[in-house]
Amino acid sequence: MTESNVRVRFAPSPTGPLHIGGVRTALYNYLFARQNGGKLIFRIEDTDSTRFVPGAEDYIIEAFNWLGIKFDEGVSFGGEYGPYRQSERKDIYKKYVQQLIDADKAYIAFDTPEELDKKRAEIENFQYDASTRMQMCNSLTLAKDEVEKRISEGHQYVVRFKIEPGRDVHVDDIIRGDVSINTSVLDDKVLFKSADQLPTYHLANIVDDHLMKITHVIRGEEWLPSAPLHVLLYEAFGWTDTMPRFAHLPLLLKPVGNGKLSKRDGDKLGFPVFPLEWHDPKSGDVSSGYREQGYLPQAVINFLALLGWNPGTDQEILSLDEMVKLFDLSKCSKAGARFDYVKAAWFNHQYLLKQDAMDWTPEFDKILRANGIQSTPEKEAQVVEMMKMKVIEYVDKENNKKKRNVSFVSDLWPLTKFFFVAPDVYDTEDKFVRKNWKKSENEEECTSTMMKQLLAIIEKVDDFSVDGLKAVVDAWAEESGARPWNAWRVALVGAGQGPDMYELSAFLGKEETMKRIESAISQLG
RNA sequence: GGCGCUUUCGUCUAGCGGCUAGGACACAUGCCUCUCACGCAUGGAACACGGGUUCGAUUCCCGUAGGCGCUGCCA
Repeated sequence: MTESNVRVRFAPSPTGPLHIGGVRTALYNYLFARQNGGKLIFRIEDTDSTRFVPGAEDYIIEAFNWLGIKFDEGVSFGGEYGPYRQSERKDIYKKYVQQLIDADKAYIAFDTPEELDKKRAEIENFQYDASTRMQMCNSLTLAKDEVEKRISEGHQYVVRFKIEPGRDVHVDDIIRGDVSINTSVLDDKVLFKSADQLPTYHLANIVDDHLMKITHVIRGEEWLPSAPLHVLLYEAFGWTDTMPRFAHLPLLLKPVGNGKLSKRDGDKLGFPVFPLEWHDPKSGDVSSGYREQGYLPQAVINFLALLGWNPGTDQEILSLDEMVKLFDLSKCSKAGARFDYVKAAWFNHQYLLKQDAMDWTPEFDKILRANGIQSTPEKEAQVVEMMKMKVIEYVDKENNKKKRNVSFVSDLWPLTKFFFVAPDVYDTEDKFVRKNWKKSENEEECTSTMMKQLLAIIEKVDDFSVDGLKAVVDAWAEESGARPWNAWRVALVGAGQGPDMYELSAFLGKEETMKRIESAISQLG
């Protein structure tokens, strides 16, 4: 790929963990940069000192590291256009704000937040704009020396953008086409805040994108309404010839109900909305993460990529390299996409199928330990290891061609626990148990009668191997017409799942097999 | 309320004037089978509504309705 001048950025605010919607925005930026041989820049927009959350920045970096999204420049990655943290660029913004004031494109306003609140309460739909600014307390209405006096006396002030009304501003959006808005509905946006002496998003964003030579701004749809304002700012600075192109991505919506995806939805429906687990430093709350839930990063990426974009073919499983080749901003959908976490699990299943089940053993070890399965003096490591191999063999029959219904490695435990532990109780509510373990007035028809016979036969088997068992039991079944397998399964597994009964019995051994059958007879009658 | 964006199966979407409106998830059924799962096969399921433009609209335009977003000295 040849070098190009394409430069895009992902610029989160360190106000908490990275939202999954932000991950998708970053992904699209990444795909676009890679495809065009350009650069992806990581900028931290920490201009709201009141919402700063310690640890958020590191979290975001770690999340992208896990996901495999690599940045070329930015906070912690270096580069020639730094600093990439906005709180470290205060002097730069001050200079550019002054430039706007000098050019009469912006003005100083002394109205306090309290005064503005009062105004908004008094007047319905009050807006600080061309229609009201001459009634307010600012450098447009005050004498020049009065303004200087107030500043020298330390009065707090903001800088507002002076928007001239009655003009249609056009934004040529790559995804949405021409979007236009009349400047009369815009207000004189605050560009520089008095409280923390920092610029607002709008100003910092335009100045940084310009200085960092950003060519394409790919961001969420929530920014579309302020895009015309940004165009106006580029004009005010005289930077229209290098203004980046815009692409506003559709938002991620709640799986059910109305509104955009929020942290609450994840809590309620049981799926993560953050890439990594997050421990809130203030509240102490823990939010689950895709990584900790057992998702593979490629699965998360693949799922997210297709939420709002698709290659125009039926292909759904795409590697990052394939996505880079096929990605196309103009093929992004325009409407918001509901977040279908069921399909996210399916993607994980697909990626799990691609893996060698042996790769799961570290994760599986953790699960086993959590369930009390570990090597002890009585149960040697070898034995545990053998059991694990049996599970892998069972789950991964025929080398990746047939895998059990495993969406997450953690699914292995409920799917295979019978290899390790006997059913603690037999669930008579279970459909399979009810169907295959019959009770009757007539003792002949009772399942327990048949199982007692099976028990007697098993006890006499000397060669307790699959073949040895099969020979004896098949012969008995043939002769008596008994069909013991399902009830046998009830006894050993406690449910309608698991491998062939001869295989399972041989694996468990004569003693354990008999113990479980006896236990079933006594419990189920 | 104002402004902007948006609207194809339950969900994600293909479609860029003429198609039996395609795929995937989910769901259902069947095959396989000592069970479950995998796999395979099959099935149900959509162009929000009303006007135009056109020989012809899912596709283009305008309304209406619904959805989403913005409307902070937040980003």
